[in-house]
Amino acid sequence: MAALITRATSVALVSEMMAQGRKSAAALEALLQVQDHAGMRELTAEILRCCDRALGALHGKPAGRHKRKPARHGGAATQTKPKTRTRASSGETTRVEWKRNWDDGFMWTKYGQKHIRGSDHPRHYFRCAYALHDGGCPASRHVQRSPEHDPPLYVLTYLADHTCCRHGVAAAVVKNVKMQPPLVLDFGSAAAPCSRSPCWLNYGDTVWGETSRSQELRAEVTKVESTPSSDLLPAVPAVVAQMSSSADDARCSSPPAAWDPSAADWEYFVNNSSDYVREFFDLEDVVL
DNA sequence: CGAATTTGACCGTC
DNA sequence: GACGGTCAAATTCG
Repeated sequence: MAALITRATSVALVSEMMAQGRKSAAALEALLQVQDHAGMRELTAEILRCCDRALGALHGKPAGRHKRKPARHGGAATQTKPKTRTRASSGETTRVEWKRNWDDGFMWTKYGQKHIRGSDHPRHYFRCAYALHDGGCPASRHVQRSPEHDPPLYVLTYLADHTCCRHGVAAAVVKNVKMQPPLVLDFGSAAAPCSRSPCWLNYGDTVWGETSRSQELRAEVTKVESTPSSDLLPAVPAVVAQMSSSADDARCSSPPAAWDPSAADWEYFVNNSSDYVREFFDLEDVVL
């Protein structure tokens, strides 16, 4: 009974969120006519939020954090002195910026932040939001700001493949996300040719296309580090390659065979975004 | 009030 | 002991 109610609630939420997403997509289409990039990004972020929540609901994941585990050290937590914290909300990076800059189509939970010796900026640690769901997705990523770039350049290091995408809806949605270059990042598949050693793929300042150069979208992927490839998302390397403009940026000793430096960029996405939006909201593959 | 994030403490490795 | 990675209590926000 409870399960039925939960499911009904999830379906209702998905319906609501996707309806909102449709409205936003329609507005986005209108904005594309006048090339208003700032408005486009806002709407894109809203679409992503809606779809993230829809995905969460479909997974039966209560849009929230995981349960806290008991203290690891036999009640050590109660022995440590009380901590007083101030929220770093007035800093250079707000929550909205994080989401906007580093959204890659997956849902991440931040679990830590650490100041790295020799670096002016802290490293941020994220793991897949489904890490504690469905057996536990092992995917995680580190984000660190590079000190020398203006606009700021962020290094995203991916560790392990997503396993949460092997199931039903998530896989269907990811399939669609692959059609949206600004949202796509790859890890496992792109690194496959590098075998067991860490593999680097450096996309320079072009991975997000023209937007990065206009300083309006400040996060850029410069490194992809991964465990050996799985059979997940076999087509992604080609999509990643499409976003790159220079073969010299590829540091991997054996780049993917599908590498195509002359292929599409942000302008391509703009020209084809209407199709992307329509495909993104094609729910034929989504079984409710 | 629950969700999301921060951040000091803890742990493993070198 | 230094360092990076992770945990989880504390804190803030919607």
